[in-house]
Amino acid sequence: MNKARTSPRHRHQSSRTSGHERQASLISAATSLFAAKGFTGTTTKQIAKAAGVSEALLFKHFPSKHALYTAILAEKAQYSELREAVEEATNKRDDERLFTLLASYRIKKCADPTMLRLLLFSALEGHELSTMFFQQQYRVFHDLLAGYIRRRIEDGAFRPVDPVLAAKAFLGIILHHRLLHDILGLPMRLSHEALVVEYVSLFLSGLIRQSPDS
Amino acid sequence: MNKARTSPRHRHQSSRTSGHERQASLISAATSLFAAKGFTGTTTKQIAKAAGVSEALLFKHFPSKHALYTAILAEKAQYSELREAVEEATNKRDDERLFTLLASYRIKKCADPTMLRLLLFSALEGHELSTMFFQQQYRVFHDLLAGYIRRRIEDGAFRPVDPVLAAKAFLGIILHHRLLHDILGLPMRLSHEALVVEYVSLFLSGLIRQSPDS
DNA sequence: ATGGTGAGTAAGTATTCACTCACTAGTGAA
DNA sequence: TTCACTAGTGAGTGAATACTTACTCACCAT
Repeated sequence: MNKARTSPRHRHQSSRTSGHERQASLISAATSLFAAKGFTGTTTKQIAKAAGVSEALLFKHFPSKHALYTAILAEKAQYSELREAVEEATNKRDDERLFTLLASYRIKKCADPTMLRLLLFSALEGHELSTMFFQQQYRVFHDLLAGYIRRRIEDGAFRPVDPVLAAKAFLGIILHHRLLHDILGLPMRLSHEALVVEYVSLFLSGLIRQSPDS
Repeated sequence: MNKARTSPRHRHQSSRTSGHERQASLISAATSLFAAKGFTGTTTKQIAKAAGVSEALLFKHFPSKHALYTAILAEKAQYSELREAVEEATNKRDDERLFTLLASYRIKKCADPTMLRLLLFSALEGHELSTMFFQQQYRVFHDLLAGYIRRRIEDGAFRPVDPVLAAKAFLGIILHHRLLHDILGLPMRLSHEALVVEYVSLFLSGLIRQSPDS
C-alpha cells in the first residue's frame, strides 16, 4: 500500500494518511457494516479490512469496538437539512406541500436505508445512544409536524385531533412504507410520486367519503 | 412424562424429560433470547443454560444454531386468532369496529413485544425465513383489510383510494406506535383505548375539516 | 438380568473474537 | 543529521464461539 518513497522528491499522495482522514474512513467503513449486520454481527477485523488498514490501527483510533459504534451514532445523529423548505411550507400554510415534502423526503431516500437500519439495529440491540439517535433523526420532523398541525387546528383548518398523535400517525405511514420496501425488500407497485400523493391525500382527507359534494 | 419409579430410591421429579418437551423448552428459551438479543447476539451456551440443559443436548435436538432459529420462525409463523371477530365486523360493514379491533389487538399486545422484535431482527439480520415470517404475521391483516376497504369503496362508503396502500397506511400507524413505545420505550401519554379511538378516527375521517356539518 | 434405546453430559476441538504489544517507518522541526 | 512524534503493522493474548466426541445413566420390553 505504500508507494515506496525514500527519496525526498514528491511523493504523490503521502504514503501516510492523517489521523483525521483515517478516523473518517474507519467510521465510514464501520457505518455500512454496522448498518448491514448490526453491532454483534460485525467484527473489528471486517471493519479494518473494509477500511484497508490493520486491525491494530483501529484500536489506536478507538479504544474499543463499542466506542467506535458510539462515535458513529453520535456523529450521524446531527444533521438538519430540509428545514428551510419545510419551514417555508409551514409559514404558507400549504398543507399539501408540507406533507408531500416530508413524505417524499423520506421515501425518495429509500435508495440508502443505512440510517434506518442503523437506527433499528441500535434500538433492538439496546445501545445506550439509540434513543438519542432516534430523537435526532425523527424528533425534528415529529415536533415540527406536530406544531404545524396544532396551528392548523387553531386556524380551524384541521379537525381538533391530538396533534402529537396525528404527527406520529403520518410519520408512521411513511416509516412503515420504508420498512416494507427498503428493509424487507417487498416490491413496489407504484412510482414514488404516486405513492406520496396517495398517502398524503389519504392522511389529509381520510377514508370516509364525506359528502356527495360536487 | 414418565415419573415412574423402578429404582429403589425415589429421585425427585422424573430424572428424564421426553424429547418433545425438551425440544419445546429449548424453543421457548431460545425464542426469548433471540427476540432480546438477535441471532448473532445470542449464544448456544446461553440458550442451553436458560433451558436448563447442557449445550450438547441442544445439538442433539437441532443440528445447528441456525436450524434452531429457523425452527422458531417456522413455528411462530403459523397462527390465526382474531379472524372470526374481524370477519364478523367485515360482514357487518362496521368500519369503526373493524379498525378498532385491528388497532387494539396490535396495541394491547404491547405487553409482549417478542414477536415484533423477532420479526425485526430476522428482517435486519437477513434470515431466509424473514419474509415468510412477515407474510404470516402481517399479510393476514393486510390482505383482509385491503379486501374490506376495496369492498367499502365499491359500496360507495369510502373514497376511491388504493385499497392496498390504505391498508398499509393504517397498519403503518399501528406498527409505528408499537415501535416507538414497545421497542424504543418512549412513554405513552394516553391510555390504550384513547389512543386507538384517536388513531381510528384520524384514519377514517382524515385531518382536514370537511364541512361545518351539523 | 440383559441388552437396546434415547436422555443427558463433561470435556473436549478448532476457530474466531476483541484487544495488546513490540516494533518499524515516514515526517517535520531544530 | 538528528530526534521526537505519529501512522502503521505482524504476531500475538486469553476468552468465547459453535459444534463434537465419547461416554453415563434411566427406562423398558424381552
